[in-house]
Amino acid sequence: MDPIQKIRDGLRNLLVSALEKSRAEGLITFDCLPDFVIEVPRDEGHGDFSSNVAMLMARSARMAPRKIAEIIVRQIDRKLMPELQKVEIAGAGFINFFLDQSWLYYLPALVIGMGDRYGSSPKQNLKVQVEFVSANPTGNLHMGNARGGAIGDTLANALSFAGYDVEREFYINDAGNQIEVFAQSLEARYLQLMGAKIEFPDNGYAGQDVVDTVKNIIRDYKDALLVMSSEERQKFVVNYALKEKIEYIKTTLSNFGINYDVWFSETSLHASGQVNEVIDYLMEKGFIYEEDGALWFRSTLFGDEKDEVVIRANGLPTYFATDIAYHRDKFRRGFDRVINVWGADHHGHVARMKGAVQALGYDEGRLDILLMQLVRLYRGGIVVRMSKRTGTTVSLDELIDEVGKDAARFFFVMRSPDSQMDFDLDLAKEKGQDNPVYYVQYAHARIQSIFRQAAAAGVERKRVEEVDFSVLGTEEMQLLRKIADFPEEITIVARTMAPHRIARYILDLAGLFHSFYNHHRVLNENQSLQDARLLLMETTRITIKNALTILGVSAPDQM
RNA sequence: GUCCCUGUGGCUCAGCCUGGAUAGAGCAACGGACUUCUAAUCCGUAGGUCGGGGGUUCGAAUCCCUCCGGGGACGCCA
Repeated sequence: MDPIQKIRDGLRNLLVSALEKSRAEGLITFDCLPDFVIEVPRDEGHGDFSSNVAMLMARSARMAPRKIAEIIVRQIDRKLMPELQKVEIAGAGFINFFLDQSWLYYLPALVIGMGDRYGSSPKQNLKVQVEFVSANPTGNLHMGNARGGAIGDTLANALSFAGYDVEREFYINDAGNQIEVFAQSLEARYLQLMGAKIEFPDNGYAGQDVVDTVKNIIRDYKDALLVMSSEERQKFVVNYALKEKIEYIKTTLSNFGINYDVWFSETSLHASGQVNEVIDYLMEKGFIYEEDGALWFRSTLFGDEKDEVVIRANGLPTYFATDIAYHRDKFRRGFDRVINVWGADHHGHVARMKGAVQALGYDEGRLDILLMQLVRLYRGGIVVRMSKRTGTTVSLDELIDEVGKDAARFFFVMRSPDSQMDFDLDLAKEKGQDNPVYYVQYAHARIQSIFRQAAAAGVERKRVEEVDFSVLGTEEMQLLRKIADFPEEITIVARTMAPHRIARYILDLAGLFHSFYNHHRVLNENQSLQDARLLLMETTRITIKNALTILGVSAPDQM
């Protein structure tokens, strides 16, 4: 139930039937209707809704836009929409619709009736998978993972609200080159800590977290690894470390409000033979050729700049080969839509991944890759380079400790994924009023406070049917109008993969609330006004809470 | 060199996909509002050649071309 969509549909009907009537009466000629819009004008003086249909028809109808608008307006059947108060022609030929404010009176009943489902759309029987974070299990979660987590989880929540069946997935990169290096690093640290004088690998993981893991191994197993062969020892330490790291990732992301449905292991693709199988398949189809001892995928067939190696000359598959098998597996699991949230540093991988999906016979339109620009971390006004090797960066668990889950999630999702983000640690640590999350949460807390006051005074909220909303004034109606936008906002977020819009939306809504709050009292002498405002407050509270829930931010009862 | 993201008041950004009417927020600045449901709030003032140029259009921050600045990717790494 989308209030805005309902009105748009109604107005569209009105215009279309007016146009067809005009044509039937020979007032205007056209072959087909233009792709016109019914938009919400920026300026209130231009009505509640506005259409550009007359301007778009001007050319084909060989008539001045205003003239067309006049014809249309004359033919509009007002009976089709009782809440329509006035229709005006303005500017170059806009048709502006003014509605009686009563069209919003049903909203409190709708919102309160739906409760924590307000904003959601009916189930549409479409399965979507969102894969996000998928951090390498070789180190701590960094700010890039954090941003990806906030964006991916918010998007998943929004998709779920928009009527999709959503599955959240974490792809565990527990195979491949970096795991080899990880194993070597762990082994070297173990031997060093046990007193051996050996070199640490040049490109190894030099971070403190590797040392910490090895200390845990020593705590648990003492010198038992010294007698093993190097191969055995590496296998042992890497298994230990992966288990520990994955546990750490699960715990930290859970503390960040993210819980996955599926943890998918890369190793399982190798173990089940799916990687080799999919390469064989593509070879049969002619998408793979051999050169310089390696096997190449013809990604240039699909618009990529160059072909890509899938099996190296040493016989080992590349990450890309595994990813092809992985994506085939995703589609085989029956998802109608597959969304990957990737850092911008992976953008070179997009074209060939989509190409591979096509080569496998799937519509590449079913694979959406949301690229988010990277996060730059600042401390004391200086950029902190994020390197897994040096371990000098701030990890997600540290961030949650310092600024809290709510602020961190809001902050990360507030900006468009397309925009590069500077995360100023010093600023984020300030739990002051600069942080917009408090602004929104405060609105929720204030409303709950009103309800506490009301309860203390023995005031009860009336049932919606008993309340007359015509006592509400301009500011109250603006609040209701904003609340009416919520369902549409969610569907836009789901369609355009733009989770930051929810943060924007809720800041706007909170702003309207605070403004109202400072100008009017909910609890007052005027009984009917108080009744209406109490329900308006509950309507507002539900919407704020639902939006915060999608963002993964708590809605406190008091602050 | 090729590709991706980006350039909007002093600062941080939204709007661009799907063109629409005098371009919006927040922060910072300045001036106001608490004996009243939480001042983590509100109200007001000031501040903009939407990076430059060209094009399409009745109409361009939005679409196209081009140039310039910032970030990123271009490996038989992931």
